[in-house]
Amino acid sequence: MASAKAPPVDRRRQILDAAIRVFARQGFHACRVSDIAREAGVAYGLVYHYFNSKEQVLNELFTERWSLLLTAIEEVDARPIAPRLKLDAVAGFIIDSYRHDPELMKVIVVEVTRAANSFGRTHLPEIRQAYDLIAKIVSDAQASGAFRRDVDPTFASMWFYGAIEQLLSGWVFELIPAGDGDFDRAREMVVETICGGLERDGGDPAS
Amino acid sequence: MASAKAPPVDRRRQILDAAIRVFARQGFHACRVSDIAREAGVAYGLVYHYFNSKEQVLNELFTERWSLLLTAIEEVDARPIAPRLKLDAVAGFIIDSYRHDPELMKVIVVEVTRAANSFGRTHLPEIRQAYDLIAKIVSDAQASGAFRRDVDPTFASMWFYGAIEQLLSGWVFELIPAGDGDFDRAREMVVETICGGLERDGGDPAS
Amino acid sequence: MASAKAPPVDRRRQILDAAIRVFARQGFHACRVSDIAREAGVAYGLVYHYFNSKEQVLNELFTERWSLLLTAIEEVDARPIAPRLKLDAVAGFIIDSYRHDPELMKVIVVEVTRAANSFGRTHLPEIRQAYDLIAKIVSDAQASGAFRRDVDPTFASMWFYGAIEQLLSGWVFELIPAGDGDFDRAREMVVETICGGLERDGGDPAS
Amino acid sequence: MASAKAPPVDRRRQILDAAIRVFARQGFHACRVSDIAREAGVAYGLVYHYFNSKEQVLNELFTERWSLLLTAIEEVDARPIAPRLKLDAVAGFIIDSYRHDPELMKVIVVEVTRAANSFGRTHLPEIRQAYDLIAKIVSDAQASGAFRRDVDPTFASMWFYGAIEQLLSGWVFELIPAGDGDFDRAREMVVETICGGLERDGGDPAS
DNA sequence: CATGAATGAGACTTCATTCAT
DNA sequence: TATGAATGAAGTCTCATTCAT
Repeated sequence: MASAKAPPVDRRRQILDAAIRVFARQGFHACRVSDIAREAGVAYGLVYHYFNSKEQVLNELFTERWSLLLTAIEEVDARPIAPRLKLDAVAGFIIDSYRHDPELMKVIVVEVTRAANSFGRTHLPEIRQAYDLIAKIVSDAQASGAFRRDVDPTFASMWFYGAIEQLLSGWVFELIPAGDGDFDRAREMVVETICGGLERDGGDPAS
Repeated sequence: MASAKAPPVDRRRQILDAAIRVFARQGFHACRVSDIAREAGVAYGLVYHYFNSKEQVLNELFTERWSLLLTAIEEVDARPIAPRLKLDAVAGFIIDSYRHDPELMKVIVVEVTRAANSFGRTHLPEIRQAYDLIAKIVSDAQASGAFRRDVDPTFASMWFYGAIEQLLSGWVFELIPAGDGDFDRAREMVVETICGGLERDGGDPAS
Repeated sequence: MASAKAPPVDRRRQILDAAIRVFARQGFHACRVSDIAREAGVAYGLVYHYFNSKEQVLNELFTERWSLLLTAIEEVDARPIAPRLKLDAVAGFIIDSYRHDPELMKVIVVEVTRAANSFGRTHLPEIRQAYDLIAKIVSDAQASGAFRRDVDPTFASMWFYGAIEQLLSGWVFELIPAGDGDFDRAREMVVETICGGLERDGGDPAS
Repeated sequence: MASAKAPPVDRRRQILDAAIRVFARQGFHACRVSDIAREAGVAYGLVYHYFNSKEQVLNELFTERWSLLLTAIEEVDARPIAPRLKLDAVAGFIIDSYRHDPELMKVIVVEVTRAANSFGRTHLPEIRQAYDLIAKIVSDAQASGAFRRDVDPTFASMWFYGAIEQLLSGWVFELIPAGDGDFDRAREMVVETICGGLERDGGDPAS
């Protein structure tokens, strides 16, 4: 008889997923490792079997997701499309990330990218990479004449990213609606807002 | 009898100012009450004579500063000037706040407005007020025909504020230059970026 | 009415004394900080108010006592007496230390001087000093002709000290009697044993 | 069918030998069972297949070696030789044990015979046996007139053993040289030192 | 025999807060 | 006001031991 061995449970994944929920709910500092273990339904010590510290769990979550973002931006930039569409795709990726996994994105934004005194400092290089990739899109657009040249690409990238992150913040804080259509509408509006000003002339925003 | 009393030191102020430095340097969570006391040059227990908790010290700092911001925005909005100039004044106030007291602003941004899991939650009403005031500027501008109507004022206010806050973040993280001229240039650029797109048509951005 | 303020209790001393008892009873590794606190009748955290770690408590105890030993040996060596009498005085000091405070000496011997993998390593320099001082007594005695020259002073100092420490071990392990007269008798015998062989010739041991 | 079975590895021995190295290097308390397993190149749980606990591994090592010592002393005592030569043989056995397997002897001395609060207590009976056997040699020598009678044999045995153990300590702590000739020289000197005093009269130590 | 994932009690240490003076 | 010793709850991390495969 072929023993129907159940597919081995990926405990590590189980713990990471539980950590997302717990970090999102209580915040990194306010939660205890035991909360993660309980949420994951595993023994306390198992968290330390797979991770060196509570901190490393967060690092793992961040890196895992952030590298997807970096890859996505690079991939978008490689497409032969208009700069505005590139920014639209980037905004879309971030917003979709939030739409599909709001808890993870909340954790990343709240505990890492905006935490200048803790993990933000730690992951600064990776965070900066994202800004740089966006700045490159802007910079190339300026070179091609699509975007005005009197705005520094580095600054522009921060505003673009900052505007989107503030959007996520708004959803996290429940300051703005998060209905079905709101995500796409928000994406369109933020790109329109930023690009309307970044593009060489007003063009026809209504197009 | 005239006692040669030294001018009374404002211990409370002394502690608040020390807390700004310590919070900025180490972060709220990573610092101990004893750090604040040492930085202020006062005894451990005195912090508890003036404040109920470490948390209250931060609350005090936030409220103190944030009410200035709210007042400033209201005052700006009352001026009979173009919407773009209003936003420029608001951006100017925030950026000047950072320029004059970067440590305090760092604390407020990092520990409160961007901390969705701790103090951000606590001060949400006051934070929201700022967004609302900015949204009102946008909304009025749409009504007067100065700004386009296809962008939601609430969303727009978040992008505007988010872009500025990301600017502060950039300074905090030392991602963008913080030289003498950089503050004014940044203000001009961010307003231009946002408004160029928010204004009804492209107009003449170079004007 | 003159307030009869009770003499302030030296909490630090209180904790150190309690640690001696607890370390002696359970051993350094087997005891918990809470055991020390309970034994001292103070709150858990107070131990950490006065010491940085459990380890530091032991270090303190060792150093406090060992420096007395070093001073004593130096003082003895300075006396204008026969080498054998010097060794007798050194043995006497160590044995008296045990007689007066067996628990502390047990801790020092068991947890430090004989613990090659932990505190012994840490305090090696101080421990070595004692050996060196004893070796100097032997060496001087060889130079003066009182002791035979075919035994290395460094080795001899280790045997002398080792013999005494084994004596303490015997008492700690309750392998040898620890009655009133036993301490002095042991001192006499150990010195006689070592010196009978160290002295140039047999002389008259009974003298 | 002759299976080409590789010579069966003695896993148990493999683990014991690994434990010697690990205990010697890190100390019993500071090492983990996993350290032993890794050093032995076996799986974690296998240690528990062969031993009930980490403690039992040490017990095994001690008993294995200590019984050799006891046998050796008994065998030496049975020889029809002078008392001094018996002690010389005993010292030689211990020192040779160290010379041939310094790590094992370090473990035994540091973790057992000198550890009054843990394994020393446990193995006291066996340890005592060694002292008793040595004491018997002394005692017999006193009866035969070879050794002076004014030193208690029990005490004398402790000094003799203590001196030798301190010698091992000196090597472990690297306080005394451990070159090729040092072992034999040390043996000669320690016996000379002790016996010169233990023998009835000064005799001719140079003989 | 052999593996190493899983368990969970327990230890150290931190630090906000209280309180007697 | 001002001090800083005293308190003790809480949290992270370790690691011996078990057990299913």
